[in-house]
Amino acid sequence: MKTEIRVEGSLDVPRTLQRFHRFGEDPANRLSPGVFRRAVKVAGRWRGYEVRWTGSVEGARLLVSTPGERSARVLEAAADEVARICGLELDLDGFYRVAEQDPVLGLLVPRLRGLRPTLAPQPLEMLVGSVCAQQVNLPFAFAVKARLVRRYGTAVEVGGHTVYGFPEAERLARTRVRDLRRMQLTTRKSEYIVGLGRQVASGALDLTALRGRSNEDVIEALTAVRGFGRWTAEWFLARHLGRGDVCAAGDLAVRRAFEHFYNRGRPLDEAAVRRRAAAWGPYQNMAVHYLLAGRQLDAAAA
DNA sequence: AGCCAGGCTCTCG
DNA sequence: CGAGAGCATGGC
Repeated sequence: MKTEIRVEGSLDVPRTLQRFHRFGEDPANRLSPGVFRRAVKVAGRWRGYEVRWTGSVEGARLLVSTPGERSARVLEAAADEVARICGLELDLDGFYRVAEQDPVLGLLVPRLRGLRPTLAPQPLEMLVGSVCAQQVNLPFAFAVKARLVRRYGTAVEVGGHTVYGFPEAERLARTRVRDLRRMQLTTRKSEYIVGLGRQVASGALDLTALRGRSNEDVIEALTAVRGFGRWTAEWFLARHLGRGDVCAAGDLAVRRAFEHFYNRGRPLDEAAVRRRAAAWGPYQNMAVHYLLAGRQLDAAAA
């Protein structure tokens, strides 16, 4: 089955999806030229889907298909994920109006028009990915996560390619620290992931229910879990829940971006970053996304 | 070789 | 409390 999503506002699909292979392969999110493939679990079974796109940045259309699948529910679930992955619900135009008032963003927006923050559609995937990325360089974090996905995820064939359903809480809860260590996770991180898996699997932590809670509640709930601090919670708010009024000010790359663009490369502490970001109100998330992407543009040009 | 990577916990003072 | 060590590995 297939369906089409008509996009309101700008969307540069390749640029938006670039996150999925910038730092290495992600077997749960396969991006090849012109096609994005992923798996979604519906009614207890993983099914693969494909996304293609046509049109321009200002008139993009997304074509979602579930080859060999007859269930409308599956297609609907896939389309729902795609909307999140492409950040379709975010108010890009509102952000652009605010960005015009900012000397840095005002220059970045024309160069990046149509870029949207890709929201991670599944909360567990987001959190486990965050643990992998704690304190290490991102290419290494991607490699570790990819090993985890291949080892504990569910392989699904779609369009002649294999994608993996991300490892589920029950599976992670059953793993042993020494097995996760083989994925080159530290002992600590292995404990964090097993612990998270157990809490989610047992129902002690309901990640889906966090959608309806305030930012503060979400931060409180996540930081109560061993291994999950403010940095993780804020990225969860920004990149899973799509909250606009959030900035992971403690993030090294975020701080570097602020130092580069707003402080002539001189040091800024977390509080200073947080204050500056707060001025953008509901558009902090997108502003930060553009600043990070802006740094990549400059790095690529250098 | 040594230091840094998109942190977090634990232990001290 | 706030600061500081420890974590494990890859890349430069």
